Amino acid sequence: MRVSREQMVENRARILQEASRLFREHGFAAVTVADVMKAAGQTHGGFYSHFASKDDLIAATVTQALTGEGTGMADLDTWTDAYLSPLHRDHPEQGCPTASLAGLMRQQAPAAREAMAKGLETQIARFTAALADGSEGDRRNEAIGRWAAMVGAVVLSRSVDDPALSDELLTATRAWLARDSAAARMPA
Amino acid sequence: MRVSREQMVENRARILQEASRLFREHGFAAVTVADVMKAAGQTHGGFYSHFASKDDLIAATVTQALTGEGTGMADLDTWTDAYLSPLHRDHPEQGCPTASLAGLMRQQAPAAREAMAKGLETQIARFTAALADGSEGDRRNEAIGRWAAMVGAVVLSRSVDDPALSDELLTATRAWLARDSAAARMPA
DNA sequence: TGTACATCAGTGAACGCGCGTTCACTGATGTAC
DNA sequence: TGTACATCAGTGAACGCGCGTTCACTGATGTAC
Repeated sequence: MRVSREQMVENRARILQEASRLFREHGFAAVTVADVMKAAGQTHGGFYSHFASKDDLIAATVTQALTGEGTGMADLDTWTDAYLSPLHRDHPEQGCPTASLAGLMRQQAPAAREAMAKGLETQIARFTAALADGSEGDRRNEAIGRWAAMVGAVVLSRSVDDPALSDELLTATRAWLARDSAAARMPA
Repeated sequence: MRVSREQMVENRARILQEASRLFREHGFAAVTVADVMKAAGQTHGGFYSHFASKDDLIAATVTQALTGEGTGMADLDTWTDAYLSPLHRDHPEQGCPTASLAGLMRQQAPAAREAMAKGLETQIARFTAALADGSEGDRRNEAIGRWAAMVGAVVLSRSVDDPALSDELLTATRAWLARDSAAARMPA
Protein backbone atom coordinates (compact mmCIF):
# COMPACT_ATOMS: atom_id res chain seq x y z
CA MET A 1 0.00 0.00 0.00
CA ARG A 2 0.98 3.60 -0.51
CA VAL A 3 3.22 5.21 2.15
CA SER A 4 3.82 8.83 3.08
CA ARG A 5 6.35 10.92 1.22
CA GLU A 6 8.64 11.07 4.25
CA GLN A 7 8.40 7.30 4.62
CA MET A 8 9.31 6.87 0.98
CA VAL A 9 12.39 9.07 1.30
CA GLU A 10 13.38 7.07 4.36
CA ASN A 11 12.83 3.79 2.51
CA ARG A 12 14.99 4.90 -0.40
CA ALA A 13 17.77 5.91 1.98
CA ARG A 14 17.50 2.52 3.68
CA ILE A 15 17.82 0.72 0.35
CA LEU A 16 20.94 2.73 -0.54
CA GLN A 17 22.43 2.08 2.87
CA GLU A 18 21.89 -1.66 2.74
CA ALA A 19 23.08 -1.81 -0.88
CA SER A 20 26.26 0.01 0.08
CA ARG A 21 26.90 -2.45 2.88
CA LEU A 22 26.11 -5.55 0.82
CA PHE A 23 28.02 -4.41 -2.29
CA ARG A 24 31.11 -3.64 -0.22
CA GLU A 25 30.91 -7.03 1.42
CA HIS A 26 30.06 -9.26 -1.54
CA GLY A 27 30.59 -7.19 -4.70
CA PHE A 28 27.96 -6.11 -7.19
CA ALA A 29 27.40 -9.40 -9.00
CA ALA A 30 26.86 -11.59 -5.94
CA VAL A 31 24.20 -9.33 -4.42
CA THR A 32 20.72 -9.60 -5.92
CA VAL A 33 18.02 -6.95 -6.02
CA ALA A 34 15.97 -9.23 -3.76
CA ASP A 35 18.87 -9.40 -1.25
CA VAL A 36 19.03 -5.63 -1.03
CA MET A 37 15.27 -5.21 -0.65
CA LYS A 38 15.07 -7.92 1.98
CA ALA A 39 17.86 -6.24 3.96
CA ALA A 40 15.95 -2.99 3.65
CA GLY A 41 12.81 -4.67 4.99
CA GLN A 42 10.82 -4.72 1.76
CA THR A 43 9.82 -7.07 -1.04
CA HIS A 44 11.73 -7.04 -4.29
CA GLY A 45 8.91 -5.79 -6.51
CA GLY A 46 8.94 -2.38 -4.89
CA PHE A 47 12.52 -1.80 -5.94
CA TYR A 48 11.45 -0.25 -9.24
CA SER A 49 9.54 2.51 -7.50
CA HIS A 50 12.94 3.81 -6.39
CA PHE A 51 15.43 2.86 -9.10
CA ALA A 52 15.19 2.23 -12.83
CA SER A 53 17.42 -0.85 -12.74
CA LYS A 54 20.13 -2.62 -10.76
CA ASP A 55 22.73 -0.62 -12.71
CA ASP A 56 20.98 2.56 -11.61
CA LEU A 57 21.19 1.42 -7.99
CA ILE A 58 24.89 0.66 -8.39
CA ALA A 59 25.57 4.14 -9.77
CA ALA A 60 23.56 5.76 -6.97
CA THR A 61 25.34 3.66 -4.35
CA VAL A 62 28.80 4.54 -5.66
CA THR A 63 27.88 8.23 -5.73
CA GLN A 64 26.62 8.18 -2.18
CA ALA A 65 29.40 6.00 -0.79
CA LEU A 66 32.30 7.92 -2.33
CA THR A 67 31.04 11.47 -2.22
CA GLY A 68 29.28 11.33 1.17
CA GLU A 69 30.48 12.92 4.38
CA GLY A 70 34.25 13.16 4.81
CA THR A 71 36.16 10.31 6.38
CA GLY A 72 37.77 12.83 8.70
CA MET A 73 41.51 12.37 8.27
CA ALA A 74 42.34 14.67 11.17
CA ASP A 75 45.75 13.18 11.76
CA LEU A 76 47.26 11.68 8.63
CA ASP A 77 49.42 9.05 10.35
CA THR A 78 46.60 7.86 12.60
CA TRP A 79 44.26 7.64 9.66
CA THR A 80 46.86 5.76 7.59
CA ASP A 81 47.38 3.23 10.39
CA ALA A 82 43.64 2.70 10.80
CA TYR A 83 43.24 2.25 7.05
CA LEU A 84 46.00 -0.36 6.96
CA SER A 85 44.71 -2.24 10.01
CA PRO A 86 43.40 -5.83 10.17
CA LEU A 87 40.13 -4.38 11.50
CA HIS A 88 39.60 -2.44 8.30
CA ARG A 89 40.69 -5.35 6.14
CA ASP A 90 38.28 -7.69 7.90
CA HIS A 91 35.25 -5.39 7.67
CA PRO A 92 34.88 -4.20 4.11
CA GLU A 93 31.16 -3.78 4.66
CA GLN A 94 31.89 -0.87 7.00
CA GLY A 95 35.13 0.22 5.38
CA CYS A 96 36.38 2.38 2.56
CA PRO A 97 34.22 1.85 -0.56
CA THR A 98 37.18 2.55 -2.83
CA ALA A 99 39.09 -0.41 -1.43
CA SER A 100 36.18 -2.81 -1.86
CA LEU A 101 34.70 -1.51 -5.13
CA ALA A 102 37.52 -0.03 -7.26
CA GLY A 103 38.53 -3.46 -8.54
CA LEU A 104 34.98 -4.10 -9.71
CA MET A 105 34.41 -0.85 -11.57
CA ARG A 106 35.96 -1.92 -14.88
CA GLN A 107 32.92 -3.99 -15.81
CA GLN A 108 30.35 -1.44 -14.62
CA ALA A 109 28.10 0.87 -16.65
CA PRO A 110 29.34 4.39 -17.54
CA ALA A 111 27.18 6.13 -14.91
CA ALA A 112 28.81 4.14 -12.11
CA ARG A 113 32.30 4.79 -13.51
CA GLU A 114 31.60 8.52 -13.67
CA ALA A 115 30.50 8.44 -10.04
CA MET A 116 33.74 6.63 -9.22
CA ALA A 117 35.78 9.35 -10.97
CA LYS A 118 34.01 12.11 -9.01
CA GLY A 119 34.50 10.25 -5.75
CA LEU A 120 38.19 9.65 -6.41
CA GLU A 121 38.72 13.30 -7.30
CA THR A 122 37.12 14.30 -3.99
CA GLN A 123 39.29 11.90 -2.03
CA ILE A 124 42.49 13.04 -3.72
CA ALA A 125 41.65 16.67 -3.03
CA ARG A 126 41.05 15.89 0.66
CA PHE A 127 44.25 13.90 0.90
CA THR A 128 46.26 16.65 -0.81
CA ALA A 129 44.87 19.22 1.62
CA ALA A 130 45.93 17.05 4.56
CA LEU A 131 49.57 17.03 3.44
CA ALA A 132 51.75 19.70 4.94
CA ASP A 133 54.91 20.29 2.93
CA GLY A 134 55.91 20.84 -0.65
CA SER A 135 54.47 22.60 -3.66
CA GLU A 136 50.84 22.07 -4.64
CA GLY A 137 51.95 19.71 -7.42
CA ASP A 138 54.25 17.68 -5.20
CA ARG A 139 51.57 17.32 -2.53
CA ARG A 140 49.03 16.15 -5.06
CA ASN A 141 51.46 13.60 -6.47
CA GLU A 142 52.24 12.39 -2.98
CA ALA A 143 48.55 12.16 -2.13
CA ILE A 144 47.92 10.03 -5.22
CA GLY A 145 50.94 7.81 -4.66
CA ARG A 146 50.15 7.21 -1.02
CA TRP A 147 46.46 6.67 -1.75
CA ALA A 148 47.34 4.12 -4.45
CA ALA A 149 49.63 2.28 -2.02
CA MET A 150 46.98 2.21 0.71
CA VAL A 151 44.18 1.04 -1.57
CA GLY A 152 46.48 -1.49 -3.23
CA ALA A 153 47.65 -2.90 0.09
CA VAL A 154 44.11 -3.39 1.38
CA VAL A 155 42.95 -4.93 -1.92
CA LEU A 156 45.90 -7.35 -1.92
CA SER A 157 45.54 -8.20 1.76
CA ARG A 158 41.89 -9.08 1.14
CA SER A 159 42.66 -11.18 -1.91
CA VAL A 160 44.50 -13.96 -0.06
CA ASP A 161 43.51 -16.46 2.61
CA ASP A 162 46.98 -16.83 4.13
CA PRO A 163 46.73 -14.77 7.36
CA ALA A 164 50.48 -14.24 7.78
CA LEU A 165 50.93 -12.93 4.25
CA SER A 166 47.80 -10.81 4.55
CA ASP A 167 49.05 -9.21 7.78
CA GLU A 168 52.49 -8.65 6.32
CA LEU A 169 51.06 -6.80 3.32
CA LEU A 170 49.51 -4.30 5.73
CA THR A 171 52.40 -3.90 8.17
CA ALA A 172 55.03 -3.72 5.44
CA THR A 173 53.11 -1.03 3.57
CA ARG A 174 52.61 0.85 6.83
CA ALA A 175 56.32 0.64 7.63
CA TRP A 176 57.33 1.66 4.14
CA LEU A 177 54.96 4.65 4.09
CA ALA A 178 56.18 5.75 7.54
CA ARG A 179 59.81 5.55 6.49
CA ASP A 180 59.01 7.64 3.46
CA SER A 181 57.20 10.30 5.53
CA ALA A 182 60.11 10.48 7.93
CA ALA A 183 62.52 10.96 5.03
CA ALA A 184 60.27 13.60 3.47
CA ARG A 185 60.20 15.53 6.72
CA MET A 186 64.00 15.71 6.89
CA PRO A 187 65.31 19.05 5.68
CA ALA A 188 66.87 18.70 2.22
CA MET B 1 35.20 -37.76 -31.19
CA ARG B 2 38.20 -38.86 -29.20
CA VAL B 3 41.47 -36.98 -29.81
CA SER B 4 45.09 -37.97 -29.20
CA ARG B 5 46.70 -37.46 -25.82
CA GLU B 6 48.97 -34.74 -27.19
CA GLN B 7 45.98 -32.98 -28.73
CA MET B 8 44.15 -33.12 -25.42
CA VAL B 9 47.06 -31.55 -23.54
CA GLU B 10 47.19 -28.85 -26.19
CA ASN B 11 43.45 -28.27 -25.92
CA ARG B 12 43.62 -27.90 -22.17
CA ALA B 13 46.45 -25.39 -22.48
CA ARG B 14 44.42 -23.46 -25.02
CA ILE B 15 41.41 -23.33 -22.68
CA LEU B 16 43.59 -22.01 -19.86
CA GLN B 17 45.18 -19.43 -22.13
CA GLU B 18 41.86 -18.10 -23.41
CA ALA B 19 40.36 -18.16 -19.92
CA SER B 20 43.29 -16.13 -18.63
CA ARG B 21 42.83 -13.56 -21.37
CA LEU B 22 39.03 -13.33 -20.98
CA PHE B 23 39.07 -13.25 -17.18
CA ARG B 24 41.64 -10.46 -17.14
CA GLU B 25 39.58 -8.49 -19.63
CA HIS B 26 36.06 -8.99 -18.26
CA GLY B 27 36.39 -10.51 -14.80
CA PHE B 28 35.29 -13.96 -13.67
CA ALA B 29 31.55 -13.39 -13.46
CA ALA B 30 31.05 -11.84 -16.90
CA VAL B 31 32.83 -14.66 -18.73
CA THR B 32 30.82 -17.85 -19.26
CA VAL B 33 32.14 -21.37 -19.67
CA ALA B 34 30.70 -21.25 -23.20
CA ASP B 35 32.65 -18.05 -23.93
CA VAL B 36 35.91 -19.68 -22.89
CA MET B 37 35.28 -22.86 -24.88
CA LYS B 38 34.26 -20.91 -27.96
CA ALA B 39 37.46 -18.82 -27.75
CA ALA B 40 39.39 -22.08 -27.41
CA GLY B 41 37.69 -23.43 -30.54
CA GLN B 42 35.51 -26.03 -28.85
CA THR B 43 31.91 -26.56 -27.75
CA HIS B 44 30.95 -25.98 -24.13
CA GLY B 45 30.04 -29.58 -23.30
CA GLY B 46 33.65 -30.71 -23.58
CA PHE B 47 34.71 -28.36 -20.83
CA TYR B 48 34.06 -30.97 -18.16
CA SER B 49 36.59 -33.37 -19.66
CA HIS B 50 39.22 -30.87 -18.54
CA PHE B 51 37.89 -29.18 -15.41
CA ALA B 52 35.50 -30.18 -12.63
CA SER B 53 33.71 -26.85 -12.59
CA LYS B 54 34.03 -23.17 -13.45
CA ASP B 55 35.54 -22.58 -10.00
CA ASP B 56 38.12 -25.23 -10.78
CA LEU B 57 39.01 -23.41 -14.00
CA ILE B 58 39.33 -20.12 -12.12
CA ALA B 59 41.73 -21.66 -9.61
CA ALA B 60 43.78 -23.26 -12.39
CA THR B 61 43.87 -19.99 -14.31
CA VAL B 62 45.03 -17.97 -11.30
CA THR B 63 47.74 -20.52 -10.56
CA GLN B 64 49.02 -20.44 -14.11
CA ALA B 65 48.74 -16.68 -14.57
CA LEU B 66 50.46 -15.71 -11.33
CA THR B 67 53.04 -18.44 -10.94
CA GLY B 68 54.02 -18.77 -14.62
CA GLU B 69 57.26 -17.57 -16.21
CA GLY B 70 58.77 -14.47 -14.66
CA THR B 71 57.78 -11.05 -15.90
CA GLY B 72 61.46 -10.26 -16.30
CA MET B 73 62.04 -7.11 -14.26
CA ALA B 74 65.56 -6.64 -15.53
CA ASP B 75 65.69 -2.93 -14.82
CA LEU B 76 63.41 -1.91 -11.98
CA ASP B 77 62.75 1.65 -13.15
CA THR B 78 62.00 0.60 -16.72
CA TRP B 79 59.68 -2.10 -15.48
CA THR B 80 57.91 0.31 -13.11
CA ASP B 81 57.36 2.81 -15.92
CA ALA B 82 55.99 0.12 -18.22
CA TYR B 83 53.70 -1.12 -15.48
CA LEU B 84 52.34 2.37 -14.86
CA SER B 85 51.88 3.14 -18.56
CA PRO B 86 48.61 3.85 -20.42
CA LEU B 87 49.43 0.89 -22.64
CA HIS B 88 49.33 -1.47 -19.67
CA ARG B 89 46.23 0.17 -18.26
CA ASP B 90 44.42 -0.14 -21.58
CA HIS B 91 45.27 -3.80 -22.15
CA PRO B 92 44.41 -5.78 -19.03
CA GLU B 93 43.88 -8.87 -21.17
CA GLN B 94 47.63 -8.97 -21.87
CA GLY B 95 48.71 -7.32 -18.64
CA CYS B 96 49.52 -8.21 -15.06
CA PRO B 97 46.92 -10.65 -13.69
CA THR B 98 47.32 -9.24 -10.18
CA ALA B 99 46.15 -5.83 -11.32
CA SER B 100 43.09 -7.19 -13.10
CA LEU B 101 42.11 -10.01 -10.73
CA ALA B 102 43.16 -9.08 -7.17
CA GLY B 103 40.05 -6.96 -6.67
CA LEU B 104 37.86 -9.92 -7.61
CA MET B 105 39.46 -12.53 -5.36
CA ARG B 106 37.46 -11.74 -2.23
CA GLN B 107 34.39 -13.53 -3.57
CA GLN B 108 36.27 -16.51 -5.00
CA ALA B 109 36.49 -20.07 -3.72
CA PRO B 110 39.33 -21.04 -1.33
CA ALA B 111 41.37 -22.85 -4.00
CA ALA B 112 41.59 -19.70 -6.11
CA ARG B 113 42.51 -17.58 -3.09
CA GLU B 114 45.26 -20.00 -2.16
CA ALA B 115 46.62 -19.77 -5.69
CA MET B 116 46.55 -15.99 -5.35
CA ALA B 117 48.53 -16.16 -2.11
CA LYS B 118 51.20 -18.33 -3.73
CA GLY B 119 51.39 -16.05 -6.74
CA LEU B 120 51.71 -12.93 -4.60
CA GLU B 121 54.43 -14.53 -2.50
CA THR B 122 56.38 -15.33 -5.69
CA GLN B 123 56.01 -11.78 -6.99
CA ILE B 124 57.10 -10.23 -3.71
CA ALA B 125 60.17 -12.47 -3.58
CA ARG B 126 61.14 -11.48 -7.13
CA PHE B 127 60.60 -7.81 -6.41
CA THR B 128 62.64 -8.01 -3.20
CA ALA B 129 65.50 -9.65 -5.08
CA ALA B 130 65.45 -6.84 -7.64
CA LEU B 131 66.01 -4.18 -4.97
CA ALA B 132 69.61 -3.24 -4.34
CA ASP B 133 70.07 -1.54 -0.99
CA GLY B 134 69.10 -2.07 2.60
CA SER B 135 68.63 -5.01 4.90
CA GLU B 136 66.62 -8.04 3.83
CA GLY B 137 63.68 -6.82 5.92
CA ASP B 138 63.79 -3.27 4.57
CA ARG B 139 63.98 -4.49 1.01
CA ARG B 140 61.02 -6.78 1.49
CA ASN B 141 58.99 -3.96 3.05
CA GLU B 142 59.91 -1.68 0.20
CA ALA B 143 59.01 -4.34 -2.36
CA ILE B 144 55.58 -4.77 -0.77
CA GLY B 145 54.96 -1.04 -0.44
CA ARG B 146 55.98 -0.31 -4.01
CA TRP B 147 54.06 -3.29 -5.34
CA ALA B 148 50.93 -2.15 -3.48
CA ALA B 149 51.28 1.34 -4.93
CA MET B 150 51.74 0.03 -8.47
CA VAL B 151 48.84 -2.39 -8.30
CA GLY B 152 46.66 0.22 -6.59
CA ALA B 153 47.45 2.87 -9.18
CA VAL B 154 46.59 0.59 -12.09
CA VAL B 155 43.38 -0.61 -10.42
CA LEU B 156 42.30 2.97 -9.73
CA SER B 157 43.27 4.21 -13.19
CA ARG B 158 41.12 1.46 -14.72
CA SER B 159 38.16 2.19 -12.46
CA VAL B 160 37.34 5.60 -13.93
CA ASP B 161 36.26 6.80 -17.37
CA ASP B 162 37.75 10.29 -17.06
CA PRO B 163 40.93 10.07 -19.20
CA ALA B 164 42.72 13.02 -17.58
CA LEU B 165 42.23 11.68 -14.06
CA SER B 166 43.17 8.17 -15.18
CA ASP B 167 46.40 9.41 -16.76
CA GLU B 168 47.21 11.52 -13.73
CA LEU B 169 46.84 8.55 -11.38
CA LEU B 170 49.58 6.80 -13.36
CA THR B 171 51.97 9.72 -13.85
CA ALA B 172 51.61 10.96 -10.27
CA THR B 173 52.32 7.52 -8.84
CA ARG B 174 55.30 7.18 -11.20
CA ALA B 175 56.64 10.56 -10.13
CA TRP B 176 56.09 9.83 -6.45
CA LEU B 177 57.80 6.43 -6.64
CA ALA B 178 60.74 7.94 -8.56
CA ARG B 179 61.17 10.70 -5.96
CA ASP B 180 61.19 8.09 -3.26
CA SER B 181 63.82 5.96 -5.05
CA ALA B 182 66.01 9.01 -5.58
CA ALA B 183 65.77 9.88 -1.88
CA ALA B 184 66.51 6.29 -0.89
CA ARG B 185 69.63 6.28 -3.05
CA MET B 186 71.03 9.37 -1.30
CA PRO B 187 73.61 8.46 1.33
CA ALA B 188 72.18 8.88 4.81
C1' DT C 1 -12.96 20.62 8.90
C1' DG C 2 -15.06 16.83 6.41
C1' DT C 3 -15.99 13.80 2.34
C1' DA C 4 -15.09 11.45 -2.27
C1' DC C 5 -11.90 10.19 -5.28
C1' DA C 6 -7.46 9.67 -7.62
C1' DT C 7 -2.81 8.41 -6.91
C1' DC C 8 0.88 5.45 -6.39
C1' DA C 9 4.45 2.85 -2.92
C1' DG C 10 4.61 -1.51 -1.88
C1' DT C 11 3.18 -6.76 -2.52
C1' DG C 12 4.04 -11.19 -4.33
C1' DA C 13 3.27 -14.16 -8.28
C1' DA C 14 4.90 -14.74 -12.84
C1' DC C 15 7.88 -14.25 -17.00
C1' DG C 16 11.90 -14.74 -19.84
C1' DC C 17 16.46 -15.37 -20.24
C1' DG C 18 21.13 -16.95 -19.55
C1' DC C 19 24.02 -19.62 -17.10
C1' DG C 20 26.50 -23.93 -15.15
C1' DT C 21 26.02 -28.50 -15.61
C1' DT C 22 24.40 -33.12 -17.44
C1' DC C 23 23.77 -36.60 -20.82
C1' DA C 24 23.19 -39.72 -24.86
C1' DC C 25 25.80 -40.03 -28.65
C1' DT C 26 29.90 -40.18 -32.10
C1' DG C 27 33.95 -41.76 -33.99
C1' DA C 28 39.01 -41.48 -33.70
C1' DT C 29 42.46 -43.27 -30.50
C1' DG C 30 44.67 -46.67 -27.84
C1' DT C 31 45.19 -51.47 -26.58
C1' DA C 32 44.93 -56.52 -26.43
C1' DC C 33 45.75 -60.38 -29.02
C1' DT D 1 52.23 -55.84 -38.62
C1' DG D 2 47.29 -56.45 -38.66
C1' DT D 3 42.58 -56.91 -36.63
C1' DA D 4 38.74 -56.38 -33.10
C1' DC D 5 37.23 -54.05 -29.47
C1' DA D 6 37.08 -50.84 -25.56
C1' DT D 7 37.83 -46.20 -24.30
C1' DC D 8 36.82 -41.56 -23.88
C1' DA D 9 37.47 -36.34 -25.79
C1' DG D 10 34.45 -33.74 -27.91
C1' DT D 11 29.42 -32.58 -29.64
C1' DG D 12 25.17 -30.28 -29.10
C1' DA D 13 20.58 -30.68 -27.12
C1' DA D 14 18.42 -30.43 -22.77
C1' DC D 15 17.73 -29.47 -17.75
C1' DG D 16 17.21 -26.80 -13.62
C1' DC D 17 17.89 -22.87 -11.30
C1' DG D 18 18.34 -18.05 -10.11
C1' DC D 19 18.22 -13.67 -11.54
C1' DG D 20 16.38 -8.95 -13.23
C1' DT D 21 12.25 -7.26 -14.45
C1' DT D 22 7.09 -6.91 -15.14
C1' DC D 23 2.42 -6.75 -13.71
C1' DA D 24 -2.27 -6.93 -11.61
C1' DC D 25 -3.53 -5.81 -7.33
C1' DT D 26 -4.07 -3.41 -2.56
C1' DG D 27 -5.04 0.12 0.48
C1' DA D 28 -3.12 4.21 2.77
C1' DT D 29 -1.95 8.88 1.28
C1' DG D 30 -2.74 13.17 -0.85
C1' DT D 31 -5.89 16.30 -3.09
C1' DA D 32 -10.04 18.61 -4.85
C1' DC D 33 -14.20 20.41 -3.47
